[in-house]
Amino acid sequence: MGESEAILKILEKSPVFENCEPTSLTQFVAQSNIISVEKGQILFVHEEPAKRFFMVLGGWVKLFRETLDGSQAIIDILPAGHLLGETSVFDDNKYPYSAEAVEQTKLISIPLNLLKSEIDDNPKMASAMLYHMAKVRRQQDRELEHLVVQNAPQRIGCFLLRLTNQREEGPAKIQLPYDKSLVAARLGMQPETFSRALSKLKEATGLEINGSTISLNNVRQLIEFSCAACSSEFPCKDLKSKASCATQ
Amino acid sequence: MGESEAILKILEKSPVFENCEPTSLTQFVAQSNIISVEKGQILFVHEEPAKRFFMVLGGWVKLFRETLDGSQAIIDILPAGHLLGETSVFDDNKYPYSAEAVEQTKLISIPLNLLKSEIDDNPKMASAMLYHMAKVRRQQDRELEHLVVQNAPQRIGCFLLRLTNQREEGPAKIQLPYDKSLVAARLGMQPETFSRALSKLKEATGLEINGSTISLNNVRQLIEFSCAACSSEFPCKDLKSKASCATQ
DNA sequence: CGAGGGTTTGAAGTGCATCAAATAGTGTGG
DNA sequence: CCACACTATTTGATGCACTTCAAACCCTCG
Repeated sequence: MGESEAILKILEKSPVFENCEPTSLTQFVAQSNIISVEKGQILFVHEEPAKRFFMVLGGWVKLFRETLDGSQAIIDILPAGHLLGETSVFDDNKYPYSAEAVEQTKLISIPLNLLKSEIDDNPKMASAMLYHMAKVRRQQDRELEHLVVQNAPQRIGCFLLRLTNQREEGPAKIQLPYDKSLVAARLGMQPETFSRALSKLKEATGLEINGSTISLNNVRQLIEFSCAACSSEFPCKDLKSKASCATQ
Repeated sequence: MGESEAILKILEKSPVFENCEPTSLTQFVAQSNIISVEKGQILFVHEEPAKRFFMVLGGWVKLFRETLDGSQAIIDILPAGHLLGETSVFDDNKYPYSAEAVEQTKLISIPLNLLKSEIDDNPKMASAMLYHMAKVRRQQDRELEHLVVQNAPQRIGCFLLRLTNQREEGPAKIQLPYDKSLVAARLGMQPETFSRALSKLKEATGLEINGSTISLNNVRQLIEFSCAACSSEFPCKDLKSKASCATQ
């Protein structure tokens, strides 16, 4: 399969692009290309003029900001299927965060001006983008809330729950998607704190830890422990997509 | 002046509505009304089906969420000129937070379905809404960052700076817009912590406290103290509007 | 003047960060 | 297949920031 066909297939299935006119979609495909970035490579930097945006195909991309005094705040770590930099069109054409590949990662690179003109010309696309942005905002809201009201063990519990298939509450076995220290950073805590907090969670909810594999024996108990300090009941739909929405 | 004319004048000047077709604007005005809510009154509750959205005319409105275990996370406290509930159109027609009047407050109440149809029918309106949502998101981003990377005295300093006219760096005298304990909650800390942190800030930057009046003698020093732990340089444009964008 | 809020101050506790060191895991070249 | 080097993770000890609980203070307003 040629690269163009591959890109076409993926974009067609994406919520943001599915409302695109076929002719516009062809344009998107024509001006896009698949890129591969190595672990640790920077994709773009906060405030840099934005020319292109991206969709993750495989691997993981870390979104973050750096303060003047050098510390780093991680905004999110995106799996396959997620867009990054797409909101720059409305942000003065500057990237609102920096992005770095956490491991070898493949992405589709798409010109922003094309997105801009499609939004301007096609009301359906504008509408899709509005829903998309609202969704991103909801996730951001939840993220903020978690940081403020949940303590470290609760945040980990919440993270684990989001990694499960949230339909059923039976025992589940989970693989951490990336290094523990990266999970820690993602959850806004130090690796040492993560380690200790995970032990506490084990005490409190009876889960089992085996390297990067975690067995949830008592999901109900985990929910009670973690979701108490949250404004929404357990199957937190908005966040589910965060970890599981994949293109492939 | 009649109520309708008053509403018209205000909406015309608002960034979101200025692109409205005159005929649509007339519709908005016809179906809107000015309401007055008392201190402590709840305007709407998180997750409640959303029928109307609001623009603050005077007073203050607190946006917040409550966790299952009862604690409250304050999202923002809106002054005149700000919209609330307007994004519900894209949020499953549910309010994404609760809203309460902090004091006697006047608002314009506008039907959401009107907003929805105007966005669907008028590309300019859709575009205005996209920019609006991007702006809201940027502010939210900054809020998140502050909570994570700034300590209590720095957050207060940052809050004070946002209350000043950010053009000039000369000495400034500020009135806290509402009770200290509310400012504390707004900044995500306890009243006691606020009190102590403000004293520390006084030590560190030489400001003077007099009840709810605060004199900034050395703005430069305050900037250096507060903005070190932030990803953006001082005149933080996105946030300025937050405290000062008024309709009147 | 006295009641009741908001605010400050004190003392003690908690949670997380930091620094330091031990341990486990992983991949490499021999 | 083993030994080594290197990294990720855990564990321990200590410190700091913020919270909590309690009491005093202060201000305003009936």
